[in-house]
Amino acid sequence: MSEQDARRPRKRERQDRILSALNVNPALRVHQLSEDLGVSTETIRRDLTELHDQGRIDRTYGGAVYPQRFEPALAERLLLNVHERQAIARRAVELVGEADAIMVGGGASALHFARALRGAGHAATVITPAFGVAIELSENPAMEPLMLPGIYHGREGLVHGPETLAMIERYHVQVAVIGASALNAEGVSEAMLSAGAIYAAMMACAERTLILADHGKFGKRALTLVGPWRENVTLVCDRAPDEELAAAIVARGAVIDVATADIS
Amino acid sequence: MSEQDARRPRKRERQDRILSALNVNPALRVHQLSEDLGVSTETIRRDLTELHDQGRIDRTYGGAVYPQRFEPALAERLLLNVHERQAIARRAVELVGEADAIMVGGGASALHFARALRGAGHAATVITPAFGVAIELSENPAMEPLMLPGIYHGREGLVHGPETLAMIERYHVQVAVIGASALNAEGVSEAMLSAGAIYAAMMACAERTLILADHGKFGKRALTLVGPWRENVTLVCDRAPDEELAAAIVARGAVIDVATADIS
DNA sequence: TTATTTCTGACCGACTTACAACATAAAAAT
DNA sequence: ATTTTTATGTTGTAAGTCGGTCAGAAATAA
Repeated sequence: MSEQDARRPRKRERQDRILSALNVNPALRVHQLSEDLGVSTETIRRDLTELHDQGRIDRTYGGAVYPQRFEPALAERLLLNVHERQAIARRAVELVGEADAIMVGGGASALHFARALRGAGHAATVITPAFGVAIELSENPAMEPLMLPGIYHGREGLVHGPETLAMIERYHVQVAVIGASALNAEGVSEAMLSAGAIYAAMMACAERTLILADHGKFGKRALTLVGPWRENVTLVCDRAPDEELAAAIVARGAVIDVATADIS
Repeated sequence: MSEQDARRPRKRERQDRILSALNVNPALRVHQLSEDLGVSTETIRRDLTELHDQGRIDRTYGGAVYPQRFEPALAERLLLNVHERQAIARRAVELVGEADAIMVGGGASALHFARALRGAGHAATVITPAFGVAIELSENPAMEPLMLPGIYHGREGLVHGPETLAMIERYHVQVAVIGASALNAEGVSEAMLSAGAIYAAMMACAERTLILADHGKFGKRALTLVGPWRENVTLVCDRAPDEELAAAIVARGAVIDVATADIS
């Protein structure tokens, strides 16, 4: 196919220009393209069909959009329990308060937190291994997003590995904000080994830690233990855990904070 | 407005769900949303109009798309001189050859290079300060994209600052690939101060350096000098510079490599 | 050159969306 | 409880889009 394209310079260039234009305008319409490129709408339509079959664009009713290049696994998780997670994120921003040095982990809950923090206003340096967190926060000029180094893991949208851990140890922050993939009486655990190591390192160099978790995570245990319940750890959740679990958490000095959805 | 939203929980939740859904499907249609959310198409239409006025979505003919969240300045430059830059990028991949430790800078040319390298196939570790480069390369499982640390600069899509420089110095690579914003008889220069420092550090720890530049960069001088022409530096360009400039470059031991557009 | 393949433009009917006006329903304010 | 404001649904019309078919144009192959 690529050899065919090369032999049909007009068509190839037109399709290249369509793709390029999508880098500027995320959404284009057939009619507008037809005018800009000086060909009929039918030709544009056929171009879009081809590009769509090649997976290079996504179609909309009247045009085309740039395709989803972004951490699809994470994106899917982002729409689970949106309401609960937003409420948790808002509450976590309140709990962070005036802290101006924060570490934020990866995952869907942390990304929701970053979005809430972006709107919060007060200046802060935020250290994170997650691209999405850094991108969100960079849109607020008051925020200074400090990316950690490491091997980039496309599916999760974060960096990991020994470089990441080594860098974390060099810092000291007031708060670490971490999304849990599971938690039980023992403590918080994480499914991805290298991410678990990162979160453990974060907890070790933060004065206090906020664990973000919706009630779906209660009573579960994942691959690697991030850290046990202890003082200066606050579980921010959308619903109180059952009494047994709550007792175990509080007994070790941690605090449980239930976010209510309908404030503000 | 936010206080109004809070008092109208149905509306607010619906609009939140629209935004969330856009994180998964980059494009949504009015009709589909109306079914999923159980309201009329007109209500969806009005929601979309509001969200659009708030700048939180972009509209298409039959629906909405996630707004451009991505380095708009960079995205615009990406569509300048596409053909030339792709040719340069392809040639640069050839010149990199079997190197398995590479540093890649930021900017549009470097991103084109990353796209070309992604398809090249052979395994390599790629050290970069640019999110876009890491994302592209992470789609090829053979590649190991190592992100540098630093403050994330949203407009340019890269990290910078002292952490970045300190990390670069710890490495030694076979090739550094850098997109120039200007070059003259003196050497390569860069408009963004902190990026210039990063590129200089990269050159210092690489056995050889490829400078990617289309002919629009010739004979210009930008804010900060990245490095002078010297041995083990290759200028990869789409067109040979004029004789005076070419002579100055070669006299200092650098090599000029002109990429031809119409191979493959 | 001629034959063949591919691309492009024009037209049409069927379908989808947009927009405005009005009526109803729900919530907030008094 | 009432009034007022805001939100939502319905309808009808105008406008836009889709997909097919066909014929002419352009590029490729022979």
